[in-house]
Amino acid sequence: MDIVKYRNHDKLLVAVDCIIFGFDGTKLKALLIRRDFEPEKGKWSLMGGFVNKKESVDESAARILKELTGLTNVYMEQLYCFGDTKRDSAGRVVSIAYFALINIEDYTSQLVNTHEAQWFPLESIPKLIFDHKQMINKAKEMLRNKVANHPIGFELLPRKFTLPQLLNLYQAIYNASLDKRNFTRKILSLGILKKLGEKEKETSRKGAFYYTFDRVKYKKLAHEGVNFI
Amino acid sequence: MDIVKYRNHDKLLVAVDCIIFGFDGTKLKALLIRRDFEPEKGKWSLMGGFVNKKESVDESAARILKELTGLTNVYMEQLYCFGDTKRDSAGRVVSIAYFALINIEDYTSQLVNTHEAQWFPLESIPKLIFDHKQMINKAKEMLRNKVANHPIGFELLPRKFTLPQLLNLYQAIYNASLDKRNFTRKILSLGILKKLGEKEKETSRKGAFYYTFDRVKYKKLAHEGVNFI
DNA sequence: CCAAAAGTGTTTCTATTACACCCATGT
DNA sequence: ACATGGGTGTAATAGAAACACTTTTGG
Repeated sequence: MDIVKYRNHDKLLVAVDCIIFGFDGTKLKALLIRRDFEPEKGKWSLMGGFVNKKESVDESAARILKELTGLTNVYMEQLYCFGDTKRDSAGRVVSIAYFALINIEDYTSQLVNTHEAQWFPLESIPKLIFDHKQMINKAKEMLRNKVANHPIGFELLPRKFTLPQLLNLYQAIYNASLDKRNFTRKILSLGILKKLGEKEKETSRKGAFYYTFDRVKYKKLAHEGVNFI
Repeated sequence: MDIVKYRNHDKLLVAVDCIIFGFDGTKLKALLIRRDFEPEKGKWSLMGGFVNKKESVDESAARILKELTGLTNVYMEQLYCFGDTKRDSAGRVVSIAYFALINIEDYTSQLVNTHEAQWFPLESIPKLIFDHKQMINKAKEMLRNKVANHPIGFELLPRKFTLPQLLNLYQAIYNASLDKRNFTRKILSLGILKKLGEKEKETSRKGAFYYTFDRVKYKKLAHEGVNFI
């Protein structure tokens, strides 16, 4: 199919690796699997796979994410292309890393059953194969940058969430403590949150009001960007 | 060489395309070439080439930049991986785009002679092959984001430059006019500029002082990032 | 002496930070 | 009644933005 001129050039294996972030209410976590094929079989690894000739790289990333989580319509973004010659010990593989933000609660059970998947807090990631640790570091950095200007943090929370949960999330992402009053004022001033009548009563006696977000305004801000923190 | 397990997977052509930015004192420009092979031979295009099996993607980008410009040690950064199945009309090619910032003055002549290269102002980019226009747009966006927090704008200027030139550069990048006084105050407050005794006398009767930058402080800021504009 | 671009401070406004007490409720 | 986490406002500070006149010098 490729025309004559291109025939002289090398073809390479192209992989996709996914950094899947989740938030458990306190800690920011990444989903890892035990690799089920050689080399490095049994070692902790990001979920990954190869790009097929007939699918785009984005499609490939979506397919791989679905294989592990069963999820579609997930927030996902391309991170970086890792292209060192020796990055994969078994041969030349160029890997395009993606990161995904998912709501950890709804999917924990099914995730753990497939691929021996497990959530790890970002501070205690085990030894990973190849350059996967580096990929996670880069993803963390990009998440921080992105979250500062785009309200994508919500992707990590359940549909309804409390302000303390949201605060915890941002603190986990920045690994720093934020002023409760300043934070809530700023978030509420964006006008993308709707307060619900209901309260979350598990973590405190008083209970914290649930909020949800206004999809329309949210989409607008997500695209345009705002000064978030 | 690749082990058994990887054999089943498709291998793809992997290309690199370079968005090369330059600044002529007034306008921000991109360097384009007339493509010298089929398909789309003779059409305007970014400088590109294929990644060889034995070189990393970064090395490949550096090699391709050198082929066109003769330059090494150029500021270069990976932009994005473009992976649609139909992006190249002649076959499946995944392309990793890079952008480079070069000092337009020193290299204009040699550039124009090779590959029929030509500088185009960003507002008047001709029709380009494949998704190259999209690549340029993304590079412009990334340049804006990066420049807001990292003093990489200097990469586009000659070793010594005037404050009005620097102002013009930022105005060109942002496509907006900036306040001269606020701008110079802020830039000088970073403490990375050294004022030279000499003046540039071509563009005004009064003449504008040349500045150069303190490499040490510059490097530090370039890495850490600052709030630049 | 005039035209053209360089250089230079102050004030206003806006955004960010710092900070501490009362509230609601389950036990 | 008390322990626990939730909710709320104000004052001080710092950073950003707006703004116009004087300087230099080649022609």
